Amino acid sequence: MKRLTIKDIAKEFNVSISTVSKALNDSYEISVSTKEKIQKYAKENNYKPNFNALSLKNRKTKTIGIVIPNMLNYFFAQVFKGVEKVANDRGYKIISCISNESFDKEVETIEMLSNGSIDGFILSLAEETVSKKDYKHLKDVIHNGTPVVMFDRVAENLECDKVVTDNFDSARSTVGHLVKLGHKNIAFVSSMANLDIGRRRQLGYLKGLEDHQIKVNKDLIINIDDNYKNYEKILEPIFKNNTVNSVLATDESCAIAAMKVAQKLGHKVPENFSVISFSNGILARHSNPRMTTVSQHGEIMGATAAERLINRLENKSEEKKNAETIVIKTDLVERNSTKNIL
Amino acid sequence: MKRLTIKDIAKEFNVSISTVSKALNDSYEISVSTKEKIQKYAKENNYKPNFNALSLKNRKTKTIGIVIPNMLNYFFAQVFKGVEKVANDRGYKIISCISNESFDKEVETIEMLSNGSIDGFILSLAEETVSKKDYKHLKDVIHNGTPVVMFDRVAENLECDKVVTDNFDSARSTVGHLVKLGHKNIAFVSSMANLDIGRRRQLGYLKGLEDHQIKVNKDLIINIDDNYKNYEKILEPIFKNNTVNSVLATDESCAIAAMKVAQKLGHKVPENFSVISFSNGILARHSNPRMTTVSQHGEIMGATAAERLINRLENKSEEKKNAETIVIKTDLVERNSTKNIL
DNA sequence: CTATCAAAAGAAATCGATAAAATATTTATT
DNA sequence: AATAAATATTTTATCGATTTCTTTTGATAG
Repeated sequence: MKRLTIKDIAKEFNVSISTVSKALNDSYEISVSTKEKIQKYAKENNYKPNFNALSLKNRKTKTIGIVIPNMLNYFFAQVFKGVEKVANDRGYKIISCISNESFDKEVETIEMLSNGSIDGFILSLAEETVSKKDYKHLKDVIHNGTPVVMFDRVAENLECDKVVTDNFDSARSTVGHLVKLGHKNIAFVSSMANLDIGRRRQLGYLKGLEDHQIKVNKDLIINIDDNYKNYEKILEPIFKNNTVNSVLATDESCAIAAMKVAQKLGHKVPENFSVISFSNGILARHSNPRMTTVSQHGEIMGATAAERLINRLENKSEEKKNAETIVIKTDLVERNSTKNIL
Repeated sequence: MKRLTIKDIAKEFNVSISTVSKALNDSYEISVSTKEKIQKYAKENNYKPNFNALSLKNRKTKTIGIVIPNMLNYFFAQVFKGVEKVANDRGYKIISCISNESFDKEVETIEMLSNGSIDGFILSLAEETVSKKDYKHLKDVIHNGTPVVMFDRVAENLECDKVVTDNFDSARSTVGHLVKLGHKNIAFVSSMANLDIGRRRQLGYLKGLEDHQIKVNKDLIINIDDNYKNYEKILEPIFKNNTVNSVLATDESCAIAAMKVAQKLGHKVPENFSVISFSNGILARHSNPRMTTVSQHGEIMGATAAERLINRLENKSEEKKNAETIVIKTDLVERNSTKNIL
């Protein structure tokens, strides 16, 4: 019933606990015969060194804390998967928390884990935190010497590693792509106006238009509060009153809403109406028609963040280096919601 | 830089560490004045008792391990959310692992965490584990005295608490619902023939037909291997060669595939073709038309599992009780993929 | 002025491991 | 046989807390 300890083994063979410890760690100080019998016994009885004792002694836990705004979001789930894979491969456990976009929950979580539970953090800011611009909890953690790697929704002024999407360039080149397909009346539909990543995408969109000397139609920049879930109601009148023939959306939900509205208004996707969405999740693969996306490679972002953090923890080369921002390039995944209309 | 310990505080006030410990725990043995100054100092300097030291001493970690087959699956993400919420409310942390439907990964994970890292497990079996029917790793854990709560994909013969969906009854009554809407040619599309939950749903489907004296058409029981991702290719010829006017699907992906195929073959959903899917996730809410579903309440399942586990850990009433199986009832969420055609 | 008792604080054991320092035991060397 | 060197094992301190058992201090009673 009770788990086997080093003490039990010591008693079994009438030796001291340090002999057992050294034997199990294959120390040269212990005779081969002693080592063999102890190791054999340990294996047969499924001995496992106590995690908390080890962590206490070594002052590290081999576990990393990950704080995610929303696990129901496919992109974040992908990131999580990437983190998990790398962490596991390198022998790390993951303690995960969902901030639910709440500042308080984010702070609580970080405080709760700042007691030696974890060796480092991987996190993406809650929406509330972004709008509050209050990063004290993170500053404290970093100042305390706990490595932090932020991803996707990062804070400009924090001194820590970051892994981000090239939001500006992606949006810009995607607009270029739409233009090449023959579109000029490109709407920008965003549910992220309150996030830095959303603003960057919008700037990229504007730059993309500028690249091709397309005049900006302010009515076609549509920022929908994410809390307002029925995007279609908002989009319908706008699409009706403007000549729109393509959409760049910041996420799949509003891309699908845009597509539905366009179809309802009699447009054919992709024959005369194109839609491209950021992220590349499950909705895009199941929509009708299937959606062309700007793939953000969530899994790669997660894996990169985890690599980075663990390298720092194990003080590889990164150890002394200053904080760095790693940009993960996007890819355009062409499916059936876009078409060359020239 | 280094985190404050009880020792540091003791040095600060020239008292012993046990005085500090008692003071922080508000013991009657310590004078009010001493307690006050120590507590004040601890608070100001953000003292937090070391997690590993506490866990070692108390022989419990206040963390639970959750093993999930696939985090990209919306249902599991919902369960996770439910577990996380309850765990957090009750002061527990969560170490999470994705088994990726792999038996080996599941075993490894459980072994890795069976060293005092966690107080108990919440888990849903990997597909591979189900087909192997090899539960030794779980038996060992349970025998070792670590409480386990299984959910959704459970193992019949393991002596532990379980939280499941009423798969049989749900499928049966859903068939009844379709019949009431005027459908007789109901296809059953499953991607879970290899899972117990899938088989139960199929049995429920058959029972539902029997309830209404509908003869079973074996061609309409369509089991698609989950690894085969292009469901549409399989469904199209079957739908073409049979008179089908409704579908009960075991998950959203194949429900959407069925809907697309039906639409392609000229049926109108829901005017003359209805589709109902198990689970109630993001795909159902974004399909066109939006899908009627048998909602499984993933979050509630997760919350229930967590409550159960924590109650056992803290030996509330459940402590001595034998293992129990809790059934979470489903609800029919009517959207726009079903219609009364009578 | 000492005996008794309560209050306050400290010493030491413990949780389960590691590791440095200290012994004990063999083996080799002259 | 004496001594040095190599090998094997034990003792003890440590990680950071809690807790039981002691000790110290001071007050009050006799």
